[in-house]
Amino acid sequence: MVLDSFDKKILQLLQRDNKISQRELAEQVNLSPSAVNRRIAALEADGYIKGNIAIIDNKKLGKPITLIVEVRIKNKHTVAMDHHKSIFLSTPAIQQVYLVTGDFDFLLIMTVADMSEYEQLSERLLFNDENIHGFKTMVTLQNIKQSFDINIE
Amino acid sequence: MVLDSFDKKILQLLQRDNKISQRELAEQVNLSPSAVNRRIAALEADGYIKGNIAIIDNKKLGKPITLIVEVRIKNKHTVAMDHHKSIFLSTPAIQQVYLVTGDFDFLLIMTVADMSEYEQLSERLLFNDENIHGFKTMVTLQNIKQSFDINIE
DNA sequence: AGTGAAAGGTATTGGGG
DNA sequence: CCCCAATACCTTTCACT
Repeated sequence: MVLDSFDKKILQLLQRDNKISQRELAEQVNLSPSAVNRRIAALEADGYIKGNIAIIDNKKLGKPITLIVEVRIKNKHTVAMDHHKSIFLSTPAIQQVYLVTGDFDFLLIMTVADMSEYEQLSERLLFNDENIHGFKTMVTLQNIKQSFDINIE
Repeated sequence: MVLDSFDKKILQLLQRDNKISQRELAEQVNLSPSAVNRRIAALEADGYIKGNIAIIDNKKLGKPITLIVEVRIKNKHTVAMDHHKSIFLSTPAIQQVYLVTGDFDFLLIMTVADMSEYEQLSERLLFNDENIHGFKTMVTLQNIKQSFDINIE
């Protein structure tokens, strides 16, 4: 499947607002609603659209603090790394996990209610893990931009 | 406005999948569809729901590389910082911008097609800015988890 | 592949408790 | 603030170009 300019325009609009009706979408891309409907179905079937979500205000939901954690690992063999990944994946406070090259191995972005929640989490996830060589935590003062928008040409 | 357990359950479900119908939502929280409808409208009006978006596959859209950039700023006065923020905000390749405490000032997460795109961007955004003291770039090997899910108790 | 119309399903609104 | 019912709107399908 290769995307034409209609598909790209549709994706561009949906990644900004997926509540837009197919009828309005059709107007904006100059197609009929049924054509838009079929294209969206195809884009979802082929995995171009990975999910449809509501973005919730973390401050209003009692999780005002965003933390960035750089984690260094001792033994980087596959089994060990998979172990760390699955723990990070299953921890609800952790929103994002990146495996990176450079001075550290994992970058975590997490959201907590207060620093005591973070202390408990870091104790359980980081201090008490033999294979974690060290970690550095930074508190964010401001979440200036938070999106997964892709620049679709 | 204070959230009760119905609102929290609704938000919890919508942040996982906002395409779920209000009818199904109503079943899962044990309310009528109209009650769910009114609650969602109120949650949006009060800013608990900040947006509704489709998540697009960055690899399939020709942006397979995610980069993490730590930026250090020389002069951190308000005017200068606002300048940096607005530039980062208006750069489509930059998905996320955090203002942080610690060894550096901004953390950027960006998505590009290839390293030459990054070189062009870093030249324009980082090298050619007198007020940027330095920056460190890390390439992600794997985006293990990417969400904005909040742990709603 | 696209269109347009028909059918089916959801969202939304208003009356009543 | 809830439910139920009616209406309006949207999505989805189908026949045809």
